[in-house]
Amino acid sequence: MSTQVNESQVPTGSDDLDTETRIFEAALKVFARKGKDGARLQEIADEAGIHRPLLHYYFRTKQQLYEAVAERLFTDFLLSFDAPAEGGRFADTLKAFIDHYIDSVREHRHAAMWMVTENMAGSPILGEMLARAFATEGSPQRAMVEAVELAVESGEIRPVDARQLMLTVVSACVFPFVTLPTVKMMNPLAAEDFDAYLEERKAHLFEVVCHGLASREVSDA
Amino acid sequence: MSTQVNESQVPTGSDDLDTETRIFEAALKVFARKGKDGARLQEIADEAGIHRPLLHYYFRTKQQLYEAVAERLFTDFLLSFDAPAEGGRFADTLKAFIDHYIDSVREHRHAAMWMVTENMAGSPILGEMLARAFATEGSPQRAMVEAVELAVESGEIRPVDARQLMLTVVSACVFPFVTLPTVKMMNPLAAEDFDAYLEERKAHLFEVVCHGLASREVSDA
DNA sequence: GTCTATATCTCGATAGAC
DNA sequence: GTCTATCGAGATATAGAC
Repeated sequence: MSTQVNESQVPTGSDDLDTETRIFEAALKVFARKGKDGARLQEIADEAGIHRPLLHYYFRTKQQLYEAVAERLFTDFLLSFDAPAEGGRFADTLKAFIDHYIDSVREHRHAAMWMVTENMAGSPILGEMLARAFATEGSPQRAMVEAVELAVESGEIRPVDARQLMLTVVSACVFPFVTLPTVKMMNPLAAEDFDAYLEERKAHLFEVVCHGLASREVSDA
Repeated sequence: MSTQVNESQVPTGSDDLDTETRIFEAALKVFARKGKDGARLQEIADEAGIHRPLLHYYFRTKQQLYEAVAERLFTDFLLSFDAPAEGGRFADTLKAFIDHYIDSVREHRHAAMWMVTENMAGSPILGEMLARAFATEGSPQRAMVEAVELAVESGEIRPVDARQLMLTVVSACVFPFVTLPTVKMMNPLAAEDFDAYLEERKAHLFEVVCHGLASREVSDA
């Protein structure tokens, strides 16, 4: 039973953690990669390095394990949008968002994979979670959408649909993680040093998007 | 048995087609959404409107059905990159690529979903297909990557990493399809008229990327 | 070619020894 | 808390009537 404890939230290799946490972390990965139906308890057990019946000792059923995992993954997804507030130029806000978002997805890549998996599977649980989050806090992108609209109104950037822009930026940040093997095959740097590749990507994305938004030639960060 | 026939390639509702084709089209959707492990033959049979044993009559095993489907999906994925050649300005080439790519993914959305699903699942079959395609024809993005590099060398656009740019554009084109429910929840237009939303998206993406690339203020298309 | 019935196997879940 | 053994459900696959 018990709904995960979550003390030392350092993302260790998930070794030398207590059994429940190791199961939870393993389930995170497998459910994100394969979806609820595609995931096999055996694969989760192997990933956690334990025997299958222990899953039931700690979480009773696959359903309950999944729900615990889904809750955490959805929370991580929402948190990714909470970029540090920037009061300055829009370019600074944008740079901060891109940097923070890519770092956040790197840290919680399974949350991003899970979102995509569940969207493609047409999962009802995701629909409910989204509806609930919208009802209580509004769109997760709210803050950035408003920042974009303000910058448009003030003439700081060219007229642009804020939601389209957000989808473009989020897409460009998340996609490398959900197509990792292909990206590594197409880009040598991604294969050999993925962290370096991500830093390059941050810079590239900011350059392309920012200069695409600037009213005239701008000085960049 | 038999490896699909593929005569009238008009994407009808897949009704009034011969049984084998209906099974194949149904398998396309389900395997793309759920992956090989997550897919249930019953779901494929329901989607095709036939009884389950017929799947085995035409394709013997789940494995063989999957392989036939995967081959077609991978081909569709490769074809998406074959944009009509444009000899003119780079902006025209880019606009043609974006328009063609979004249309192509709309037409073959299951190929895009399948690519993402298999990447996340770490599928070996995808790895082999990619390696084979690379060995024989080089990167599918080759043509566009070269076009970008040429435009950079000639000074027509600002210096930019061609592969990073391609990933950014492809991400922005594909992502709406693999996160459809969420996108529809976040953007009213996407929910009410997705085709109109895609047209808006084509224009938006071209605007952002093109002006981000232009050496100086450019006249747009 | 398509259906019904059934065999086989995989997966999720439980019982009980340690 | 962890392991071995096993049951029952659900999924794949086959046999045989029509």
